[in-house]
Amino acid sequence: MKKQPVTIYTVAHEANVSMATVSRVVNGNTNVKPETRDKVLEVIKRLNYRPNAVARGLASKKTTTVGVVIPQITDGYFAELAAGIDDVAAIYKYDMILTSLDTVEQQPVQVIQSMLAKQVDGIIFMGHDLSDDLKKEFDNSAIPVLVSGSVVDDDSLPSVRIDYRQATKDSVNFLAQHGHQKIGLLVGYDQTPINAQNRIPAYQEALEAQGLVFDPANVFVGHDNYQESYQLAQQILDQGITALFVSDDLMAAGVLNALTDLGKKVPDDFEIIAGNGTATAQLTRPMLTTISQPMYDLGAVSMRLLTKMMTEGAGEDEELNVVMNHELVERQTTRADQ
Amino acid sequence: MKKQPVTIYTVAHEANVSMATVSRVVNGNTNVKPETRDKVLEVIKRLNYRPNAVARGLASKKTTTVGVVIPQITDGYFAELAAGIDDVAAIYKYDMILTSLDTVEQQPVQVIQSMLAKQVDGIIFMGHDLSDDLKKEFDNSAIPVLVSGSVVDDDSLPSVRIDYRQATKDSVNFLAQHGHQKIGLLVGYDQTPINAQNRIPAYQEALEAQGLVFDPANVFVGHDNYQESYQLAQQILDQGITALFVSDDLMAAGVLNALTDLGKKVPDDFEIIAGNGTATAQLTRPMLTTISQPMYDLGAVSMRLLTKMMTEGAGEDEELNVVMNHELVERQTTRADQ
DNA sequence: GTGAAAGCGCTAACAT
DNA sequence: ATGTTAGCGCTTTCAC
Repeated sequence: MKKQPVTIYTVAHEANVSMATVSRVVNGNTNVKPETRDKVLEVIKRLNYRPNAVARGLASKKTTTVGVVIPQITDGYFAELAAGIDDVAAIYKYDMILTSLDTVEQQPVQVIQSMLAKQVDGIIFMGHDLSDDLKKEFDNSAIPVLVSGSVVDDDSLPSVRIDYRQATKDSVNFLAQHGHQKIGLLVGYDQTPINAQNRIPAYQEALEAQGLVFDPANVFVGHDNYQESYQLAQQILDQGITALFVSDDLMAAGVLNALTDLGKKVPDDFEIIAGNGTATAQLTRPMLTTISQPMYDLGAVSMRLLTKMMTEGAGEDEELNVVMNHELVERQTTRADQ
Repeated sequence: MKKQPVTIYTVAHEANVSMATVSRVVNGNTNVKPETRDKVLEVIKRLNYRPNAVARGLASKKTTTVGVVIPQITDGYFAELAAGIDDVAAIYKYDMILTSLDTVEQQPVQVIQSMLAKQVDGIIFMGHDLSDDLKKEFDNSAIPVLVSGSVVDDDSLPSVRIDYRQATKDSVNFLAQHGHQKIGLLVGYDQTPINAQNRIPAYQEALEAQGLVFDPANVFVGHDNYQESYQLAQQILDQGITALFVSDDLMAAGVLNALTDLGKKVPDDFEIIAGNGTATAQLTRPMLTTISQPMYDLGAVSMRLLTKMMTEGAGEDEELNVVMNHELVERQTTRADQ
């Protein structure tokens, strides 16, 4: 079925109206006589006309497409966020160009430049690190950008997230209450703002508030990797640590399984709290006690906010930082009694 | 920093050449005198010119964007496929519009129509079901479409996948070898082609080849859902089943954990083989024995093949069905000895 | 309420 | 090797 494309002109011609009128009915403009509208609609249906979004984008300077940057598409935490974004995007008729940061071939800057070249109407950045190059790209672009599910260095960018400092403190306090003297911290990377400026300082503060000593040697880095975290378990044990807060569920599963394989009893010998509350937390045995984040909602709210910024051109300078609630969900890697 | 956009015309003017020449250097056309090229390049850099991909798309009728349809973005199996797709797409400078099928708001047909409206150059469909409406959309479109990580009803669409029938037989045979009389099957949905026409018939054939009886009551449906599969465990037990092949790792984890919670010993009392081999398989205790699929590669090959179809306009009628190898990886939900 | 016409920023013949 | 000139399919004033 070879088809020479049916354009707005074809429809206009067939319906004996002008392109402008067709455009009006397609875009729901009210200034069209009902009879005319019906006639046009009929022709559109008969010819199976579909507006070309590219042409529309060029003419209107809006693409109804948003760029979504994700650290890793297979990461359960960000996948949940993306699900929220995708759902809300669908509601508002936006499509999303999704790109992962961990591709071999592309630098983050290229990823963004490509999105910008495609004239996306906005960008949701899920990522832990914002290089100066990237920041410059964002600044130079006229479109809204927001950070979702993380925090980046400066607060120039609006964000939707939980309070990572408080979540860390809640966890450490909970563990300290159980009498642990050496409480460890396992994060993905220790230089990213979410950790360097939030979780690690909060960990230290909480420790000290509890009268415990902060020792940098008790902070471990697992690169958000299951295997690596699994390997780390022995070291953590060697350090004399008996309780651990882990920023990510997958890493937590790694040390939990390693501990079990090493003959340790969790939570009797060792307690663990994981920081995300993804589906993974319920897969392990024992199930992971977690700080549970409203991941889907974080994504949904992000996209909702972005649509607002895109349509109302809001936000240039008004600081938009939505901080959602987290909660500590006790499962089986912490002791029930105090 | 308000900016009136710098276009190809701005550059041409500033460099004292024509738009055509600028276009040539931007597109790497060799027919440009080196000095001219350098001059243009200098201006491009100085003005920070970035080609507008939308305008380019309209003029060239190529968007270097592909549509990727995924059943659920949080599904580990498809996420792995998507990772492969994304990586290869980056290599070939394609962006991907990713849409999940499980959004509340959108019908599959709308998802596709939106992609088509955006003039994607090709579509990778990861999904188990192809309605007639969808098929019609694909047929009417001039772009290549391929199915990845699944099979759909008719074979009109090229696909990249493993041999699901053989994988099922391998699993059933393995289990039968261990002397089980009642081997069950747990799939996501029993009406999708991948199950209705592949796994279920293969299950039956393998059973009968082993002299065992096929009983439809031993085929369970878990909707690719962990909780639902967890609940199903008791029923499966009640059926007198002692070994199970599960199409998806997450569902397998569900029955495995339920069985453990019910006091059953896996693999001593019950054996399980899961069908995907995602990261989840190694998270559970005991770890899941799986049919392992080269998920990343399936995605990568899909995208590679699609680029070929997009550039060479290949594939209209030549049947392209890439079938990759799977293997049975023994972990801990099956017995080591025979 | 409807039409005419001028772009949107670029590519792609076709000239030269 | 470079410039000219049409479009690509649509939106959007501005008239009528």
